[in-house]
Amino acid sequence: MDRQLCPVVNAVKLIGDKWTLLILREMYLGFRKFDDFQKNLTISKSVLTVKLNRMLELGLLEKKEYQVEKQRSRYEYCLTDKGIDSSKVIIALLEWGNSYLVNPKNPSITTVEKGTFSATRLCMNNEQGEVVDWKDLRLVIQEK
Amino acid sequence: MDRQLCPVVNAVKLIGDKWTLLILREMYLGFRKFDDFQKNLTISKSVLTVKLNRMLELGLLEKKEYQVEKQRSRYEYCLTDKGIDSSKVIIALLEWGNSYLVNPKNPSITTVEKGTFSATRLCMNNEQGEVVDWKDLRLVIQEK
DNA sequence: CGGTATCCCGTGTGATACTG
DNA sequence: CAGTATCACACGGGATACCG
Repeated sequence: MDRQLCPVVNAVKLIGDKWTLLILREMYLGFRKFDDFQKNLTISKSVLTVKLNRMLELGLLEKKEYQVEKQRSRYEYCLTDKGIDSSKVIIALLEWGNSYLVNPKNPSITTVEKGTFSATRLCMNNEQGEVVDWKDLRLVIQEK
Repeated sequence: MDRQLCPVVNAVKLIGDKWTLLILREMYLGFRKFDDFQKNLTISKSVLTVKLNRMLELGLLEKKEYQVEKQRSRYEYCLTDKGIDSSKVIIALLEWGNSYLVNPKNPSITTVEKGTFSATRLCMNNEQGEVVDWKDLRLVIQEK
């Protein structure tokens, strides 16, 4: 078996780079337009184009036309379910970073539940819905 | 605010590269020696050295001496708490990959609870311990 | 506004050879 | 076995200029 072929590596190849993650983060924050991304992230336009097109190809995003009254039509980028589900990766990085990379210059980012603004955190749950400690996990590989 | 300074980006800079993630995965699987990593991952020795030293510096790993009877002493790499906690990142990538990047040639990897072998999955829990849907999450940035 | 095209440079990585 | 040293190369990404 080639141990480099695994879902972890494939996933990180697709969404594990700095710019893709930052664009996803901006989208969770509600931004949708090319210009927003460019201004917020100070990414060069050429790279942003490449990243967005790649994310469209991967099915993380969809491009939708919209029109503000009396203006020309524009496009916005919307998250697909595949894109929304990738939030678990961003949140895992976020929680680990918050725990171990505390830097007073960093903005602090937290996750909350939509309606209640109740703080949330990542957990591993077993089949009974009980929380499992990270130290009590095991990875299991099924060869094919 | 520089939006590129955030825990997500800092985290991905430290543990978001292919080799660091693969080494961490090998360690969760129980491997601890230089030679194991090199053979399992077919990584070049020079790169493996660089990666391991970097992970030692970051405090993800510790090097421990051990001795098998009548052999010379050796070193093995052990995960620290910081390293163990990074499993949430690997698991998030794993789950997302398992959901969206199905490839019959890939080995399938799952996570189970140590004692019971009960399957586990990542969830967001709120303060009441209830599971929150990924679509109902919001990121909140506190500027500083 | 939302891109595309071109150039240049730094970094990550593999291959190879050498060491205690 | 567990590295270190050197080289060569591909690729990501920034800067810049141009376009509909």
